[in-house]
Amino acid sequence: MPELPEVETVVRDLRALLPGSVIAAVWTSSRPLRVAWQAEWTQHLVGRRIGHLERRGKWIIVKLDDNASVVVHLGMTGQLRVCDSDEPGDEHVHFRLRLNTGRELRFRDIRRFGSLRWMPPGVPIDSVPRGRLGPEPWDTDPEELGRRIRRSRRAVKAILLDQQVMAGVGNIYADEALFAAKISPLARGVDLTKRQVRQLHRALNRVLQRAIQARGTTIRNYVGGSGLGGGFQDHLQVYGRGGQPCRRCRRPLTRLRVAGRSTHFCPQCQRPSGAASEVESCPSVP
DNA sequence: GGTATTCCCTGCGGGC
DNA sequence: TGCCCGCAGGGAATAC
Repeated sequence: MPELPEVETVVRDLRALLPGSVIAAVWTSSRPLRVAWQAEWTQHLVGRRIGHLERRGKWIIVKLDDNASVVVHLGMTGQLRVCDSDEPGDEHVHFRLRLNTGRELRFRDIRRFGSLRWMPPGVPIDSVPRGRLGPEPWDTDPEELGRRIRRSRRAVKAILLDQQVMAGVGNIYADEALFAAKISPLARGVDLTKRQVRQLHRALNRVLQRAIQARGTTIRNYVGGSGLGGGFQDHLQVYGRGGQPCRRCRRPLTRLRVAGRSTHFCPQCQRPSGAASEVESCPSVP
């Protein structure tokens, strides 16, 4: 379930492997992904040299030498990695770029929730999702985050998952950041105090940076661009721990469904409103 | 316009 | 052992 740290890890891995390579051939599977894709891949890509790779929210942008780009979303189970051309694939590989280096860039996606699109030169990445992408977590200050959160009556968990409010946060890191900030996922955005917003801003940045250091969280399928998994799953405080004791107060953690997503929190430490103390440090990551 | 809900998709795990 | 069912969740579509 790739979120910002996992996508950032994939991009960093691929930056060491892809730029400068020339695309020699394109292969697509007969099973289309959930999001329809263009059929003219060969015409658009063969002969093009791969340039820089960027990340925007959960989207991966592969720049080409003609200023067009390939934009990738990993969905739930998407894997984008470079491997040798003769490495065997399986029925879940949906897209292959054969490179002049003898290697391949492969997109594998078991649930087919991911997407690949060719973007002509000059089209901004923000136009890909249906709504505009919000800022990166570290490109906004607590005041701006507060304006975006407090204008909504939705639960703060739902607001954090909204990519128009802030790009990159998904279910795991929303739960972890809310726990670190001692804010209930059920609290309404409009009810958050300035102090709580400041703590949430700090917690989001801290959790995401620590997760990037650990190469993201591998629950089931996620691997980086070089095929290595993540390590942050060993440091999760609440996600996936419903019913287990809270690491702060030892009371059982609760699991609810908020905004259609499983949500894990401590009802004792994370009160819907009221004064919260300082953000607690996240667990240290090796 | 804002918010909530449903759908897509497939592997896994639990219950029987 | 094998079958059935619920769960996982990001983004788009739809409903209210």
